[in-house]
Amino acid sequence: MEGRLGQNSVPPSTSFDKSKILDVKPLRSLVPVFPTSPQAPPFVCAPPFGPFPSGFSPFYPFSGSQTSSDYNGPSGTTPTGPFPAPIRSFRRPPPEFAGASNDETASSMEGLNEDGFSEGKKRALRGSSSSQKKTRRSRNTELSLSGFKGKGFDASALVGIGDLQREDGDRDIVNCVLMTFDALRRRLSQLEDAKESTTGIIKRADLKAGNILMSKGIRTNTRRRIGVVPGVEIGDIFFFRMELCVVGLHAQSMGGIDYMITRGDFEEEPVALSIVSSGGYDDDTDDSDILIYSGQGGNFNKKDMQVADQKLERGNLALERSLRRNNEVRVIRGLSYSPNSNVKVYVYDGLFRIQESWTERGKSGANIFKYKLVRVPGQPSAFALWKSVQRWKEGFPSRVGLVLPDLTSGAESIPVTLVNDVDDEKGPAYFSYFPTVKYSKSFSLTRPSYGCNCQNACSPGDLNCSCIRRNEGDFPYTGNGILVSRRPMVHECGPTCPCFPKCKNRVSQSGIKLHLEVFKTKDRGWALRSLDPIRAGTFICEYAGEVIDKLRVSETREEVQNDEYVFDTTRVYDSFKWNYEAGLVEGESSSDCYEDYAIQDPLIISAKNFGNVARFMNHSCSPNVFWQPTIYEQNDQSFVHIAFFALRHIPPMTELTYDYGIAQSAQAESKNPLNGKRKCLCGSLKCRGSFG
DNA sequence: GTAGATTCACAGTG
DNA sequence: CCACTGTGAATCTA
Repeated sequence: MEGRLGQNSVPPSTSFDKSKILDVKPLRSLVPVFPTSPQAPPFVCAPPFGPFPSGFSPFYPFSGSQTSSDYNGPSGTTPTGPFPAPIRSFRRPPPEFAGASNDETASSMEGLNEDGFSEGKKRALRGSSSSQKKTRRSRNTELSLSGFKGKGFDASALVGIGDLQREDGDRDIVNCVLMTFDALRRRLSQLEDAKESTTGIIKRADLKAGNILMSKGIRTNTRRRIGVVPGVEIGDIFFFRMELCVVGLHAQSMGGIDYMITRGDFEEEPVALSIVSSGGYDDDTDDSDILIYSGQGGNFNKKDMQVADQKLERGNLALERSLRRNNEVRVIRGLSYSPNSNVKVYVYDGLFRIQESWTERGKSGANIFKYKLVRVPGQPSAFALWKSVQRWKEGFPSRVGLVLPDLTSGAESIPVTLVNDVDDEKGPAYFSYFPTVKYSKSFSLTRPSYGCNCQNACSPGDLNCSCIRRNEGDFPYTGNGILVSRRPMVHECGPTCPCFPKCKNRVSQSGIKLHLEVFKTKDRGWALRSLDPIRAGTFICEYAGEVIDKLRVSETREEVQNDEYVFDTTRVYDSFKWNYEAGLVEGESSSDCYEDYAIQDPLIISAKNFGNVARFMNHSCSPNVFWQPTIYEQNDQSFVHIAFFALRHIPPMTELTYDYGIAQSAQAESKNPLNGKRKCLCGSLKCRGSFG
């Protein structure tokens, strides 16, 4: 805990003058906060999605009542009044796209909880047989809907997707489809990891998962459209091309240009809908509102690296036509980010228009089409935010509001920045940074320890490994350290296991890997966010603090109740679905897909005096993080830790939140409903109003 | 040890 | 049913 700030003029957190620091209690709730920076003025919210002038409606080539004249200029999306807004605060447009079906769309959403998963699946709208068109079955795509086979059951009913939602999505449906995709992908990846390397069957769990969802109708926004895709917001991130397909943002699984044939005045012609800029070319410009995009084609015969002139056909022709028509084109930027530069993330960057096109002679001498795209005014720029964050991570000197470069004073292997660009407060109330959980000596919540016998690293599928056996035979993490499923307990290897410290079954004990940041909010005290994009299932941090002996809980009840920095497994938590749908995996029934997380031993941790970044995570009724008990042996005993994992993909700079649950005492004392509770400011549509 | 190159098995749409 | 579009992960190479 010694300050390592040395030459820095900023004092280490341990030497804060308490008297100068207000005792700020985090109000603990969430509204995403968008940073202001000198480089980028506050975003102007001119929502790509309205409010639309009355009479405005999106252009559909196949609907007779619309004409392309609606798109004759930026006026259709002119902001009605600029105001600073968090980048992710955009709300979907009123579902006027679906015509007069608003009511039905809304009512069918009631069964969805904040994760977009249906709790009452039975009442899901029954799909017609449209999705039952004969699906190609590659030899590897053989799968059975166990339990549903032959009953005429629409698989998409598993996740509550009706016909309407399949054609036109919204935020909840998009989330639901993405969560289903990733849960299935993780499971397939886990199954693949567990196989002998020579008999591998699923080399590409992402493609397989996408294929299953597409063929089962678990997808949305199948209606091809120009412009906004309902439910997808600027700044949303994706980690697989198939994710773009299943939410209808970009229908090509590989191709960079998505287009559709539309009926022009006299003849059919292609119109570009969306492009994925994968960064392979020197598309980069300093101005994040401009993108230079290269056409497709011209590389045949990859082996010899032979190239040919690109032709004005397919995607290139569509872009050319879209230049003339001046229609909006969705732009998805494929970016690779340090330090994991082999992982690519796709960022939805909003609507652009093609301003000009030309041909260029490429390095190899062949002609390449080039298109200049310009951002439709009034939209936030996800890419500009991305570039700012990159500069901050490189230690860009003049970041506004930077209070401390490392709040942990070196206690974590990666610095945690402390930022306040809201007011003058110099930091949160005093506490000692401690990276893990502290059990008191005489603590009873322990078990005798026993590790595995694996040399080197424990390998998935090895049932000789006792650590894996304790996880019901499943290796809890995928090869790149992503949690596969929630479960009552994750058993990790511990210090006495002979396997390497790099063993993949040590994810939650290896400390923080993300560049996290504690920041001041306008109305909810201090909060936590990440500068790095986060994949669903990524370990974020554990809840560090002092464990309160359960035998002493009653005598310290008062104390615990007034402690705002407390984590308590005995609270009442809303259940939610995160694991894969067993019905989508060959040979698995719903009992294989347990989602039980009742914890055996109650655990209460106070981070009031000792804690880590987790103590700054606020509550939300629509959280993006969840907790998962993990256990590993330590000094001949094993202790339960609370590990936090990303519930879904989380874009950079988005506040991290989890569900605090409701204290049982607060529930019982119903005389005063706000007793022990605090007003919730999470701003979610599904906000319960209070928490704690 | 790390960054770049190579290899391999693939899915959706026109 | 073919043509067309690269992708993501693992492995090899410099």
